[in-house]
Amino acid sequence: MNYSVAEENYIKSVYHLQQNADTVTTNHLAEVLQTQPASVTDMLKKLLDKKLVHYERYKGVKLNAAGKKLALQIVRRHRLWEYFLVNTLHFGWDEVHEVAEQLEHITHQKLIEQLDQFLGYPRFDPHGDPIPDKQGKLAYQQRLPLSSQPHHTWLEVTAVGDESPELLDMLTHHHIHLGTRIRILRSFNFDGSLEIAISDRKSITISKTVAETVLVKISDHE
Amino acid sequence: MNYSVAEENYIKSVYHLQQNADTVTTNHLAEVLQTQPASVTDMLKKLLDKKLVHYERYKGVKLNAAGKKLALQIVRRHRLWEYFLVNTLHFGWDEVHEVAEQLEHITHQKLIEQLDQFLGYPRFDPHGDPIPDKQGKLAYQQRLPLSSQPHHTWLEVTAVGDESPELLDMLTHHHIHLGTRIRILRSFNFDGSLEIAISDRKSITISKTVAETVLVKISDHE
DNA sequence: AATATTTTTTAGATTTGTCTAAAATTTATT
DNA sequence: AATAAATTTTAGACAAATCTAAAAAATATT
Repeated sequence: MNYSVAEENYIKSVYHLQQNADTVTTNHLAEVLQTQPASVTDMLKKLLDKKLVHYERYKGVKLNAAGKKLALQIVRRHRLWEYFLVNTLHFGWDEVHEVAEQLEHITHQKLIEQLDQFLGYPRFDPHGDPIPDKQGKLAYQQRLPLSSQPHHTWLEVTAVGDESPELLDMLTHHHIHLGTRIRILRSFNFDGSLEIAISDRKSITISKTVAETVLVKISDHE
Repeated sequence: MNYSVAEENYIKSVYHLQQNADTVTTNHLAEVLQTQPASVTDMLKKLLDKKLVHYERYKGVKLNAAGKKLALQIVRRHRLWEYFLVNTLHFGWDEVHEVAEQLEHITHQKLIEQLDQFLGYPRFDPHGDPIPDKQGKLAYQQRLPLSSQPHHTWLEVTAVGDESPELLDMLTHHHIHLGTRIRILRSFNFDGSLEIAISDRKSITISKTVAETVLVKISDHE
């Protein structure tokens, strides 16, 4: 049960694409993997041979149980490294993806377990995405677009829907990060902007685009 | 200037073999890299093309300046990760080589620099081998075989010439580790065993083989 | 339903790093 | 110095992962 970097990258991409669509198409995979459709077909045959996917020609792919299990292990490694890079090595969240893409392919049982322990068994990565535990189990928490939440209710930032430096820059400037408590004061019909209050700071206005990218949960305590 | 894992492994092996012999032979490389001599020849041609080595057919290889620089970067990464694994993730020194072999090929400038900083810019790895700094510079310290040191002089363990679990097990049992202060009390001509005193512990006897593997410096203060 | 368009697959080639078997060269031995 | 032995290289092949161009199948359009 040892897979190449290429195989792992395909499995991971199928996993992520599956979140939005039931079955994943050849073209879609080719696009996210930055490769040619013909190459995707070749690899899908290989993954079928290795019994990681359901695949019939012209009918798209889907992970089977083994594929899902593998995908969760890869995602686990990726997100643990992201957490490490941000919290231990003080990277910005926008700098970690590329490195984590490399680190995630190092398959050494003890390395990942010790890393997990060292980090204190974190359940969410720096973008608010859940880190699968050793068994592949994902912690759940609400991740609702701030843009469509009720007004005057206390909300808490749980995740971001984008990992770009530009978003990080903007949110940092507004003192918004994971865990920040927010209340919507009013919205503007003109462009969908929101006026919001952040904990004990003075209120600010954010664009509709930002509000759609910031994901929140209904805050427990008032 | 981006090299494959295979290329890096060859460069690293040439570097290590160069320490003992001036030029490195095809067969010797094949042996340490667990591959066929013919494969080595193929790769040496490639490394020559990439201007990392001096190589003439039938005459052995040698790193040139660029090759040495690259080798030191790889060794730096390897030893920093070993330090991390032992000191941060609490691996035994005998468990780290294999993992570090994988981690060393992740080439991300900032990752290595931040890791170095996080670790406190260590100058020696868990086996006492020097960690090249960012410029590739190696710290020097004596590493003399305990077996051939003067008696009654205070010595300090600086390195080990072997990374096996068996040696680690033995040294741990005797409370010998990097930094341990030792004085030779007497030697036995029968088999070259040594009676030694370790700091304030009661004296013990170690075999000639162990004494040859433990490397020391003359201790500064009495 | 027939045709056009898009998507996907097949066929055949390429690159990297490896292999085996045979040939070339160097080194050691008589 | 000639021959034997060891080392190293060349020639040709192979597996993994990719590519391009053409063919096949599915989907959309008239």
